[in-house]
Amino acid sequence: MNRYRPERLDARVYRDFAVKSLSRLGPLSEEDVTSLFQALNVIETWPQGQELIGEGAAQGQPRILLEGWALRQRDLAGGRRQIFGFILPGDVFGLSARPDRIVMCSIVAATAATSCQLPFLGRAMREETGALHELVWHMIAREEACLLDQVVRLGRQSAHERMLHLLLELHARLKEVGKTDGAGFHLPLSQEVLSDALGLSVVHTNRTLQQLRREHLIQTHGSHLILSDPERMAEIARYRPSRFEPPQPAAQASVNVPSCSSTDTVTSNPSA
Amino acid sequence: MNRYRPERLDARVYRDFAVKSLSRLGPLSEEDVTSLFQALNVIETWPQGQELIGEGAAQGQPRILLEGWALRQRDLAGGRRQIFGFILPGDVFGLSARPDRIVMCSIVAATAATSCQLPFLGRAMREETGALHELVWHMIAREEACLLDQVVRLGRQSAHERMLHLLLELHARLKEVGKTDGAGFHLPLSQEVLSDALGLSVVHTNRTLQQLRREHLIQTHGSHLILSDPERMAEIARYRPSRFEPPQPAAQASVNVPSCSSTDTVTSNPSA
DNA sequence: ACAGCGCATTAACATAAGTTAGAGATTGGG
DNA sequence: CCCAATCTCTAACTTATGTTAATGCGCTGT
Repeated sequence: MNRYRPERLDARVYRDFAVKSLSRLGPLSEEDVTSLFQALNVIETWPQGQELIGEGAAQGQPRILLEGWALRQRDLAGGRRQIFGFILPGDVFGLSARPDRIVMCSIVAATAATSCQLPFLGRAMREETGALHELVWHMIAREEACLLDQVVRLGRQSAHERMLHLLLELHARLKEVGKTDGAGFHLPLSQEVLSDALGLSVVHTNRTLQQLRREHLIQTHGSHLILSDPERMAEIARYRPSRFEPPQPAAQASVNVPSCSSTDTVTSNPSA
Repeated sequence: MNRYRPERLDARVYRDFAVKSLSRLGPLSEEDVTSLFQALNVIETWPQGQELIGEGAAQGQPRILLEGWALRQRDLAGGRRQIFGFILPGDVFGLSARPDRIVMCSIVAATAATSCQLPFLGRAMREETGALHELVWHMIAREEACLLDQVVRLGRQSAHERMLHLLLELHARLKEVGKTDGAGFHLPLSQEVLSDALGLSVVHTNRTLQQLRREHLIQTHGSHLILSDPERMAEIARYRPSRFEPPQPAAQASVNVPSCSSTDTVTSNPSA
């Protein structure tokens, strides 16, 4: 696969991208944008393979990825590793809910990458402005949504389904930040990386990709990938278009009412 | 397995338990305890199998589990399901980081269960008192830690290792809230539930348990389980005693320094 | 005591996925 | 431009795990 070579863009373009990708989920005020621009002048670049944040390290500044891809991962005994998820341009990373601020998995550059720091000081984040705060929360929620999907893939799907499901997720997420080309996108990952994300051996990942090509579900040209039949893919992999885009009106789902007592007594319920 | 039959305890005992389990990770002030006690008079009971919170439902009040076990899970097509994790007595559940407050997996009572509501109104939580706020955060971080471990189990461990790893996790977590009996504990889960958590078939879960018994790693008497050789188990499953207990001093790990520029220029880094 | 049910257990068999090994491709550096 | 490194791809074989189906055990309610 091709190295992903970041173009030499003007810092202003990066800041515009940061604002645009943060505001895709909700409106930012003039003030928010100003405050963002103030912080966004520290731009960091990372070579492929570099560890941006080490597992067990105390969290520094939260960041937003501007260019390239990164991995949330953990190295395991015996040279193995598990990839938890992918950080794509526009994604926020480096936040930890722990009181000691220690991050629970390392962040590694899957390609050469560019990031910049966000104007939040770790946990002090919660004292920040409303809109920005909300958006960062939203990003965190997405990350958790992806992690849940990852568990489903690994726990209850075949190699075939896992691959399709992941490719659909990546396409949907890239599309949001304008990094797709119709049904195609640049997938800068080696089969080894895919394997470590999908819990498969490299050989089987290769077999799986071959089969998907034979079935005319995908095409690859170098590291450019095209989803030839997204509908069928989604059906096979039971892919539910991420419960985020487009901002749906809050689903009016049922809430179960337990038996309660507000008088310090315990009551029982009829069986479900 | 036996139904877990909650004893008829006085509500005061429940409140004490709630305070005790919330304070296990950090001190609570007199005020905090008072504020907790005010909220803790609404006690809910749920029969086994009942859905406490449905996936896609808007989040209500966050809760703390007082008795019994619950599951974070998702139902899939074809009668399958994936269990994301277990909610044990003393655990907090029902929080959502999403702006629409929709929860991303359903919470189901694995046994008859008792819970009560916490004195936080969803996201308004962040305006709450310091100590309580911190503790709830801590709980959320643990949940994420467990989810990451779950991904590693499913992605990179054999059935054998997965089972050991999960049993060790459950023992460690139960121990924290005084629900263990030395190396033993009450495991109120059918093999089907274990299967859906570990991503295995019921038959293979059974085979795996048989083998662990034959290897003298565990003993079972009904639904009581004893870890006969926790050290060997931990070695085999590569179990890292959860990065939470006991509250370690923040690890002084290395933080990578990227190449930066604060002058609106982009710089590059030497290769890693 | 008995019937019925859910759950644990086994066996026999099918198959998806892992392992090892090696031969082509690409890519990037000197 | 060529060499070295890294990927991709195949093949042959092993193994872990899934599937189906049947038996048995231990509750629970009548």
